[in-house]
Amino acid sequence: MRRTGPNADYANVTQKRTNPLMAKKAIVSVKSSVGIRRRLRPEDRRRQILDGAISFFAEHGFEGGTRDLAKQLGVTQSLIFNYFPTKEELIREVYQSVYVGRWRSEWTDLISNTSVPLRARLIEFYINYTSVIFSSDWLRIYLFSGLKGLPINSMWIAFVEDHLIRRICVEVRRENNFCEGTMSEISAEEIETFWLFHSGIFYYGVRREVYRSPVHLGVQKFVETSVDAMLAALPAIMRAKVAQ
Amino acid sequence: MRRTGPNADYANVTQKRTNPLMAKKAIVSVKSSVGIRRRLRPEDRRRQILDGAISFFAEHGFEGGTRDLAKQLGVTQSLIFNYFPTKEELIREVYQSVYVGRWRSEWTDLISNTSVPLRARLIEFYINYTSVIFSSDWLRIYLFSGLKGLPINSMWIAFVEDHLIRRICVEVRRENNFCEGTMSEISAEEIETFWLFHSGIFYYGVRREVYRSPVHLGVQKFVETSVDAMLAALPAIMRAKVAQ
DNA sequence: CTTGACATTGATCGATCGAACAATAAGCTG
DNA sequence: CAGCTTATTGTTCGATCGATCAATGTCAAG
Repeated sequence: MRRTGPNADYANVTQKRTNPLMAKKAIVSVKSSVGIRRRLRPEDRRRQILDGAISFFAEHGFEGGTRDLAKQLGVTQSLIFNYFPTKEELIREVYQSVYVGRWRSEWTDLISNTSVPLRARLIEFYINYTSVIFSSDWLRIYLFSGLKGLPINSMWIAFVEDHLIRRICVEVRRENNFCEGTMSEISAEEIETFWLFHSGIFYYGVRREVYRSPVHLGVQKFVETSVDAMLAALPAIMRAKVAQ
Repeated sequence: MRRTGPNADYANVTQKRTNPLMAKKAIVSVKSSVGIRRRLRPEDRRRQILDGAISFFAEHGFEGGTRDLAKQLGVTQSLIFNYFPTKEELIREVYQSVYVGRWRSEWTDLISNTSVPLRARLIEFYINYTSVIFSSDWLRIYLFSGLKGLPINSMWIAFVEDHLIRRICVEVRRENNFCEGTMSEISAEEIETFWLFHSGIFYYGVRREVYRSPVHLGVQKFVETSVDAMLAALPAIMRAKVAQ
């Protein structure tokens, strides 16, 4: 029964070893084939467990057992509880690491950089943005946490609305020489129309990474087409709102 | 310790009753306050459990315990296994009931009904469509099942693409006197652009029903605005595709 | 090398899970 | 009312969950 994963022998040995010499030998052989196995520096071990937890919970959901997580990590289950007091606390750190840890603050500056044409700005932003969130880990943890009803998701939505949606609406207004109001004066129609596009881009990632459904365009082409569609639709909505 | 839910006393009594007369009385009193409690017709009981399971699993996810489900139903846990051989089978029937059970076959006819202007057709369709899927139950079960990786979700997406997206793309082509190809000849750009809108509408429901985030327009106004945005964007994408 | 600090393990706890089954009692029939 | 069918219950099982802790073994300092 050979295993390819690192330290897999560890997690699978449940019976008491009768021959300590053999056991030692087995451990050493695994150790030599994988590298450092035991007694990592606490900060390294903690990081390793956290990283492993992100991909594990992304795949199995937060109901996944700590024993299976430990098996995937190649350590014992009890070790996890040496670095995280409870499973709940480990999950909380997974959220922190995924949400706030992957947001790039330069994104908002990029959107308002008027020295670049709006279309190019939006394409560049969405190429960067999707390169972060279009991963199975990010999307699945986002969806799982949303279903758990944690406040972190509605906070994320409020954050996206304030730092992206309203900001881009202002830029579109400027581009079309529309009355350049402040962010707070943007109409509900504009915001919801931009949400329409932003959600559409998000869901392309869900179709591809979560549902593993075939998509019909690569990311680059898709983002370009989506930005073109948005830049064609938003002025029409703005004009209709004024005319009414 | 008074309880308001139907038959709640049942599920909470775990200790052996020492006085059968008192127990009888308690049951009777609950019975009279709620109505029929025991010995329903098998088909009725089965339907009751299935309906309860839909809302229960939608709220707690499919990892929710059968004991809690039984408590919500006001019956014992073992009764559930008299009507469904395993929990897995119950979940399978929940999918059936939610997905295929709520699709209206007349929707596809409605889309192709050329006697009504396209804008009005699309608005009417999406008002109907969203009145079904914009419920917490439907959306949450859809998201939960998608995260479980069941083939039913990618099947749903393929179904939507064939019965809605391609069909509407043909109608948009016809409306704009564009070369009226068959459904299979529609370009990748068109399909993904329409997915963009369709996903945006879907996600409005997710924001409202799942994340319970505030939305800025009511459904009617939102659907009208979204259809207008789509009808403004799609021809532009079609023209750009041809010009290139 | 020896030794001490501590990272890691193995065993175990109580609670809870899906599931099985004999005992109970509701409601129809005569 | 008595008798029969069977819907429903109460109890229990083995597996698995998060969590605890004394025992073990590693690695660096002296």
